[in-house]
Amino acid sequence: MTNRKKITIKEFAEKLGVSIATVSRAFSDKGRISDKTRREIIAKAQEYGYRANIHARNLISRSNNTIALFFPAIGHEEPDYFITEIMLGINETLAQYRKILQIHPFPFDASEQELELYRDYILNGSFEGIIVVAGAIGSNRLVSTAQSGNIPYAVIGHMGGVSENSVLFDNEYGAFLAGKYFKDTGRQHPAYVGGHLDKRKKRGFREGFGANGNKVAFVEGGNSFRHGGMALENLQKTHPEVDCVLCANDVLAIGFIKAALTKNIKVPQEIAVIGFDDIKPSRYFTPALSSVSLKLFELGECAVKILMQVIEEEKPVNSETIECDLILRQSS
Amino acid sequence: MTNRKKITIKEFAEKLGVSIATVSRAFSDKGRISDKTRREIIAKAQEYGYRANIHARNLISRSNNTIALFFPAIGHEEPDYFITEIMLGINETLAQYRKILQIHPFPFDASEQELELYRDYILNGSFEGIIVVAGAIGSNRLVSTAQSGNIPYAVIGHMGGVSENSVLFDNEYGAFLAGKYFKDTGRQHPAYVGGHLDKRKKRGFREGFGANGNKVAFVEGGNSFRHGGMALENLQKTHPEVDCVLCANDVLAIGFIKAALTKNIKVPQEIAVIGFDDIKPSRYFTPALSSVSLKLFELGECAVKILMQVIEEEKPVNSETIECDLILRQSS
DNA sequence: AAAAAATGCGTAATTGTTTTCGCAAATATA
DNA sequence: TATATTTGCGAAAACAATTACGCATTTTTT
Repeated sequence: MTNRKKITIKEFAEKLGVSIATVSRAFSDKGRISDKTRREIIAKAQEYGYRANIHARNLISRSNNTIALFFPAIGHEEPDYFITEIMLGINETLAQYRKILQIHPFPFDASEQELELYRDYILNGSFEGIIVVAGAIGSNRLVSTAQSGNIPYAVIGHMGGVSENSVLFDNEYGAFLAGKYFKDTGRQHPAYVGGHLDKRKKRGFREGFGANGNKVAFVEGGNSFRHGGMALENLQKTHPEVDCVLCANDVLAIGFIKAALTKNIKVPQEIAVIGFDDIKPSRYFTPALSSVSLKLFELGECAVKILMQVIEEEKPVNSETIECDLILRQSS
Repeated sequence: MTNRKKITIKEFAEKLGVSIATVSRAFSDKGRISDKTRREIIAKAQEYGYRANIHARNLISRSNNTIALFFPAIGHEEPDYFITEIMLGINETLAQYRKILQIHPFPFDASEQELELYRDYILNGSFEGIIVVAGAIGSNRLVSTAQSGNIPYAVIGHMGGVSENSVLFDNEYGAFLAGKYFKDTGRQHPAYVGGHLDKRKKRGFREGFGANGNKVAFVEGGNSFRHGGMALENLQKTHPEVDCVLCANDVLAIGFIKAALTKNIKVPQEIAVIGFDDIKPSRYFTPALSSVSLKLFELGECAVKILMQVIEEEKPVNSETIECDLILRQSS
């Protein structure tokens, strides 16, 4: 309704009969200005609907207070609950710093060309800093870009060649706990369902299993419920003897269990299942999912704190590690 | 590593011995420039690492190609899966338009003061347009702000006083289908679990139930698994006869079912449950959740298309309605 | 009361682009 | 060949703010 074009500082200052510098000072706390004029100007600003143009401000401050979150995503199919929960932590923490969050999912197999767009964003100053979730080649390229442009960044997860500014999680130990638990509860034939890129979980699982660790069967699995179902199918064909499974993430585990139940395979009696990440819905499944808990909210929180420190101190900061717990429920 | 300060168009132009206008033209498709010089400049830009400063560009174009998504959120506790899936649709569709997404969750009970910050963002030009999810008072305030500042907006859901630019969903009919199904399958004692703000679902449910519609018991429920469990507790105390329940969203339904199973109440034999929204995980629960499906991805897609049309045509556009289906699985 | 310091505010420079305008050179038309 | 049109590029004016600097006042100190 108020269709009037936005008023600029110049026009506004003229109306008030003061200089634009004075107007600017009224809204900043840097210059020298009397309390009286400041109050008057702020009051008039309400009346005239004057607001400093954000783009002009950004040009001068060379920042738009925006943090970008880049993460590899499966795309269309279904949301990534792992990221979703991390995002909660990121969002709430960023709000404390009065920063704004932009989200940029990119395909696991993003081409150089697709990444070029992001490269451009990062280098042309679109972000004050970026948070990158490790796990795809694209993740590494984005961090390299940030490094080359001297843009503050933080990394979530283990990334080859990056030892600073990261929030790490002790995957290997978490998986170790799962393996040990299976061994201690008398399971004989372990399997691991997950990606082949990250070897840490598999390695930890194997070690937890002790002497029989070398028997761990491996089945490829992705990041969706559907992959979990496919994994069960595969496992039945190739390793029908398996009686316990660690899945690399919870959705995988849930898809796996659902497929098992559909085939009347009893969980945990015939196959015990442990997931990874402990996303919120896991405990509401039946059977409630046992999972290696990652404290995803804290993880996001930590990533933001690291990034803010990088921005403030203008140099890399030490990585931090979030520990894992094994949360036992009904599926194991 | 490349710690050099970013090169400006002026410095870059001087190095090449051309004017800044020519450099600018090399990257735009508006001015007149020979193919030869354009190629040369682009090549040199690679070499010198020149990239146009985004803030200066935004200042001139009066836009930063950024779309903000505002939605009421439960906050810390757990992610809102409803929004998460809508966001998938929004994100993918925005990418086609080369727009960037910012996300802004706000508390259901956000104060005027909290909203003032958003008001400022919206009016100072931080966004090219906004998408607002209805459902809280804050939603309405934000839309009013956009209207008063002549900022393009789109609304997801029914919002009082707003009849244009909206993506609506036929809640009432979806709930009707659920009520009718319960009636047709011989259920006698219906209950509705949900918020008291949106009357549409309850009304549709009641009508679907026909003659016995006036018997629908009402239990307050929020947007989290926990609320679902609490709802079951309440229902048992106040209406122990209830044999079928429509929940206003899926997490509520899942929490409800989990609590029921824990008390050895058989679902669907003793109580049949239908959820709302049909979020992805619902079908993986045991029993698989029956739900009124909302096509959340499409919904997000549609919101973006409406917003883009508003931006392009510079006037309000007609609202669209996404229909609901009743998806029957095991919980009913 | 004179000198020094602090305060308030305006002028103009700065931020890094895009884009209009104008001029010369190159090309097309008569 | 003379005129008209098109093309390529530079100078300078936006875009809308922030801020360094300077100059009167006012206040504080001696």
